Amino acid sequence: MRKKQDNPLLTEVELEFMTGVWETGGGTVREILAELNKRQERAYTSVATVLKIMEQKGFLTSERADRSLVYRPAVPKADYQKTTLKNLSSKLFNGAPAALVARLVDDEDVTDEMLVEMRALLNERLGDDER
Amino acid sequence: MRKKQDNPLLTEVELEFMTGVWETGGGTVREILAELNKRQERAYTSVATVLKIMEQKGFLTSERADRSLVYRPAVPKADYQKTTLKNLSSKLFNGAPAALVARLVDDEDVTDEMLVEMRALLNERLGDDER
DNA sequence: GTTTGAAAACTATTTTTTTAGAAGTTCATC
DNA sequence: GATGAACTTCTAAAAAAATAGTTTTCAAAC
Repeated sequence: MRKKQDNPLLTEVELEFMTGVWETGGGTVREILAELNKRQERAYTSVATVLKIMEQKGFLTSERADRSLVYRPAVPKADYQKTTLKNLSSKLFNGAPAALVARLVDDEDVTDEMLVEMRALLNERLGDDER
Repeated sequence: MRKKQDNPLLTEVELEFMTGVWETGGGTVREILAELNKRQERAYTSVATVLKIMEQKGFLTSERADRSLVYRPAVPKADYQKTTLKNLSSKLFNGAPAALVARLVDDEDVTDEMLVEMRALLNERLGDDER
């Protein structure tokens, strides 16, 4: 009987942290702190606490180097993006990803260029043969 | 100087409530309670409290009918979907909605049929002329 | 071998979200 | 005008998330 990993989502703050870690590839608490404080001031221990929690949740791994812990992403950004889209799709779009695209399409802030780009992506996977 | 509505997002539970309200079009606390309890048991006053909060946040309107309050959506589902996608896009996709579609495209659970549907939506807005 | 400094681990506080009991209101009915 | 059922409003407590102070650890510097 497989346990299925019960994909938890990141909280607001955790996501901000994770974004920093994905961007930089990770580092020591102090390094990550420095990165995060560009956006918002936070105490060293706050960051350390959250990172530890994220490790427990399985989003990060840590490894000792010298006296410090070095944290690295345990989950690729692409995977988490997928998880999030699945969740959003099921919670707000009746489980229909196409409905989600429909909403993007009628957002006036989304430019034609972006739409063309999206179409290219779709065609790529579908194969252009049926045009 | 425009105040800009500071579009707040719904919390987990609020979204569940809102989903019920969108589906049914709204109703009295007791009616909404009945709808929600199909999924999870909750006390009458819990539901009443959350609905009140959601009204304060501007997601619902209320109106007295007989002795009861009748709650109705103040925000169309489509609008909220858009808000959420914008948020997600900025927080997790570097503000590029196309990146979001890219992720949908390489999700093996998304069928070709769905992709074709998405493409149709794009073409519709873009106009098929350039094929 | 004692002091010192940087870090982790532990513990605690504050804030936000979720849940719900208790008190007050309204209105039909006796 | 008292009673009671069906509400809303008020108040608060429990749970979760976010922040940070205090203590401990450990190596290096004196």
